[in-house]
Amino acid sequence: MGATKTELFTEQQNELASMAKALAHPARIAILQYLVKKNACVCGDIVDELGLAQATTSQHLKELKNAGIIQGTIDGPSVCYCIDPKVWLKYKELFNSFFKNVTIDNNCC
Amino acid sequence: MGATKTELFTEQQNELASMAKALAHPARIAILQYLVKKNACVCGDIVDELGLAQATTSQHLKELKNAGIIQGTIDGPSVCYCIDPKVWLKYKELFNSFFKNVTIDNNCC
DNA sequence: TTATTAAATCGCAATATTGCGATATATTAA
DNA sequence: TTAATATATCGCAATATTGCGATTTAATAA
Repeated sequence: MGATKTELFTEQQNELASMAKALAHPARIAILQYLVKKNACVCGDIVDELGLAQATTSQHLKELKNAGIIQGTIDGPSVCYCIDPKVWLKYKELFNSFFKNVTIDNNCC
Repeated sequence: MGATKTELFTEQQNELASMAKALAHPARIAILQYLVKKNACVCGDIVDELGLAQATTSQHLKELKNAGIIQGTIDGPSVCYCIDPKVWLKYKELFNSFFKNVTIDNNCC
């Protein structure tokens, strides 16, 4: 007990949930918004930007990398992070189609 | 330590993260998809639908209710759940505007 | 009233997440 | 080589989530 029972759900449901999980922390939202705002690779000032400890920031960056939504490229002594536009688009489309089909005439109890 | 440092982030970032958290479990995705598919209030068969224990299902329903995205109305001995279309729309719009501004010509390192 | 049914809550155990200091790793500069 | 800089990883503590059996709560049925 304690671990999610992924075998009960469809692959699509698990994928959407895991994408949501990647976004489920304000630090990760902030990192993504920062990268989008810069619209370029960002080398090395994300720690200062966030206000969390370096180790914690690195942890969040790792989660975003695992989710595929950002890429980290080694550039000399530092690492450059940027949005992966292809994965970003996939997120966008999956969330979009998830939220699409609700009509407002939902006559509730 | 261990708790999210919400005070470091904007209200908008915390809100989006908390919305993502509500979606960050396949059981909750499954519940929402089920309610959307039925396009009506669903009284009492969500536990059978999911495959999780009654207590666990109730817990997930509670989280979705706390997030505001579903409503539960008492109907005799059972409870009827349905999407709150207004909150659903809000989710849709916030995620939409979050994912909007990424151009593909993101020339990465 | 008593039994039945449906859902919520309690209490617990297992696991996951968040955060950080300390340390390790890797690259550049001197 | 040695020092400096940037990032990753380790190890730990605190907190949160997931899941479930057992119990409680609330409404209907008999």
